[in-house]
Amino acid sequence: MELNHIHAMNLWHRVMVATLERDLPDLTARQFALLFHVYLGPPPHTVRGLAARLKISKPAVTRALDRLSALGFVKRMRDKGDRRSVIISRTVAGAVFLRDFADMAADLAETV
Amino acid sequence: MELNHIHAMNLWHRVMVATLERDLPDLTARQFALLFHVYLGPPPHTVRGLAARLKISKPAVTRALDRLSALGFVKRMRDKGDRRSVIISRTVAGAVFLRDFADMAADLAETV
DNA sequence: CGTTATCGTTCCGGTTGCGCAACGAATCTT
DNA sequence: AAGATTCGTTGCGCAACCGGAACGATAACG
Repeated sequence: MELNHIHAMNLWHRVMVATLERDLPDLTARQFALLFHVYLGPPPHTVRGLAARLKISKPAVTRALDRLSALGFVKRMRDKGDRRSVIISRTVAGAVFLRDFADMAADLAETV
Repeated sequence: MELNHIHAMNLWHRVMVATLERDLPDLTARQFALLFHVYLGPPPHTVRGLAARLKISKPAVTRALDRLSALGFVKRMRDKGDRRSVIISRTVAGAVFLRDFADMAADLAETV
């Protein structure tokens, strides 16, 4: 996978503009990173784990999850083994959103 | 330039996480799109032009410019021809920031 | 000229996010 | 069993952002 910095800038530009134009749910950098990490990082995902991995506070994770689960992109489940922990898992809506987003990026990459 | 949706997801994931980890100035999607557009879109850039192009309100553009110019990434200048208009132009700091960001993305693309 | 239109900004009320500290619940330690 | 620890959440005060409307300044029009 090759991508020089010129191409990277052009790609990011196009995707950002397209995101606004289609007014997709405007997520924070944190919410975005969290969403991607839940779908692409190694499970299981817990609040403390995500906070540590992404270097953000636990309350920030909780609130990002509030937003993402309100959008239906993510789901909370109590850990059976340790009922203090919460396992964050994927949803169909979240998978569809990420898929669409990635397809958009891939399409825009071709037009560079 | 090729990029399938799997690669696109992985790339976005990595860049988002890296952005948080290095705690770069956390810009809104709008601020980001605006910054890219000023540097990569065809000048001249005016508030109304950016608002129309990015489908956001004029006050939103004004405030995004406040933030970006506070960071030194962008500069406002009165249009000599029509003194009602404001021309948004680039700065060295903004070019450096974008360059670094693009380099980061390019580096992360190689590790996919 | 005076009137009308356009430009970017500011005001307004409301929403959302933040970090820190404290919290109840669950688990671990001894 | 009792105290200490760890889990995620919530309360608090604060800062940033939002859209719509109104504003002063400038330009275009009749």
